[in-house]
Amino acid sequence: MQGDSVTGLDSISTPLQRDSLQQQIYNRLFNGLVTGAYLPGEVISSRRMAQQLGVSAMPVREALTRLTAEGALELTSSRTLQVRTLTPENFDEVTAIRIANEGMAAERAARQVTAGDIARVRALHKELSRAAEGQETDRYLAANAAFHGGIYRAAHWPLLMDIIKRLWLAVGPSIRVSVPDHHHMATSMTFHDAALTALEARDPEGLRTAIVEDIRTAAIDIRARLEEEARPAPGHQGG
Amino acid sequence: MQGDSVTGLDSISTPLQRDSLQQQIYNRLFNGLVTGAYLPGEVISSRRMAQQLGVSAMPVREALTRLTAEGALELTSSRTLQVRTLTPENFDEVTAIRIANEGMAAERAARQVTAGDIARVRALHKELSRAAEGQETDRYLAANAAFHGGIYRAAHWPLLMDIIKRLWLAVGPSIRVSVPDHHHMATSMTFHDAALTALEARDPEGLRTAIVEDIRTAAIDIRARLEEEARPAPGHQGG
DNA sequence: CTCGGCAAACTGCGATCACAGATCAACGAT
DNA sequence: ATCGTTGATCTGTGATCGCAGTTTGCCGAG
Repeated sequence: MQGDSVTGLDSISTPLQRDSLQQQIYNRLFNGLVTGAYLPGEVISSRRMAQQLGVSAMPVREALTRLTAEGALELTSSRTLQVRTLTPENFDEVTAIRIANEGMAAERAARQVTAGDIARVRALHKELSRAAEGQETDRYLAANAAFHGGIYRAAHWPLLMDIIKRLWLAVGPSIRVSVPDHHHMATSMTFHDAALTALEARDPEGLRTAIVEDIRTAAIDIRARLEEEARPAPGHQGG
Repeated sequence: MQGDSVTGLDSISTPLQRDSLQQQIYNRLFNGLVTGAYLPGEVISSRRMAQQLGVSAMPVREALTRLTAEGALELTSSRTLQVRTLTPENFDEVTAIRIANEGMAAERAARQVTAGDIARVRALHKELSRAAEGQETDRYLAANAAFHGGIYRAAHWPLLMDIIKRLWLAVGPSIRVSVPDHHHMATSMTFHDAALTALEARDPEGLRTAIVEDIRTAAIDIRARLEEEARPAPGHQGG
């Protein structure tokens, strides 16, 4: 993956240009998946999406193939593509890997961060604060991803950044299901404040701790919601 | 990625069946890249490969697109695809990420390992020992990947396994360049022996240490070779 | 009304064709 | 003999078509 703007909200409706079509479509889907625009179990049709975007099926399916290979989507027995649903066990795995890798990225970011990086992260933190205050869920999720991404970007390790994106791809849809309430946002902002402070102070251990605890505490809520979802029926559906 | 046999040497010349063509071709290329069948800078032509495999260009290019997105291949300015060349800095990054993730996998493997896993790893260790004794480079590289993969597989964490494969994809070609000599194989086998012992004893810290030290010491040689390669000329070329 | 069965409409996947851009080899001018 | 230029042939990328398998919905029989 090489998409520049992690949830930079270019997914609103830019007319598609620059990169290869396949890459642009991948980026759109990526942003949508990370910010929770697609829900677990949601069916994705390549032809429909192609028609909707005004392109042929070719670049769309290449993007979908990549996402399927990355585990974000899965192929059902009926040959239809859908957003992958995480089991609580899957979620535990992703969380553990996130803690290791995002913790590593945070620690290195505190050591490698430039003045420009700090300014950028500060702006992202402001946006995140406002979204939390207004309790705007969609805006919050996008800002949250951008804030975390802004920090990891300061580590200047592109491969690690890619791996972290891969992890977000896995948990994104599930996060949206357990819609962050006011309480969740408030406690999370505590860690975000601590993270910004640690980054400004170039404190590796402090930043790592803030990030890790943010992931860990958020995971508790999400995991609980995942278990609720898994209990009633394997295939849920509203009618 | 979902290829079952990590360097199970199905790349010899099986007639291509079962999975989708795209997936099979991806697996072949993956195995080739990890075991060093392709060298850094080597040009890959999708049409040529398609003709060579007796399929159309379509599935080949989807596999190549995925590998490009994963950073194993790169697109040059002349629109040609080649195996990515790692700079020493790139290599340091991959090594650090490998230590974190493979260390984590090793630790968990020691806790989750079953009797069947141990038997499997023991067989892989035997194969690796023989390759090292005979100083058969190709066989050694394949067996080395299989041995490590066998251990991580015992962790029973598929996502982590995928991430580790992604990391191997990055370093595979570079490893082949710094051809393992007798000394390298000998020292590495020390850690491999320790790893097998720790796995059998279900010793998490011992296994983690053995794996991490194996990666670390091997990285020293490779990194030195990478710097030699990088010194003479930015773009090397044989006559 | 309920139920069985067939056809139309979906699905992913592969093959083929078309196009813009870049390399390279052969040719002509000096 | 050497240099500049042009056309054939590569490259990746997108569009279009076709195939096999699955779901779905209409339509008639009971």
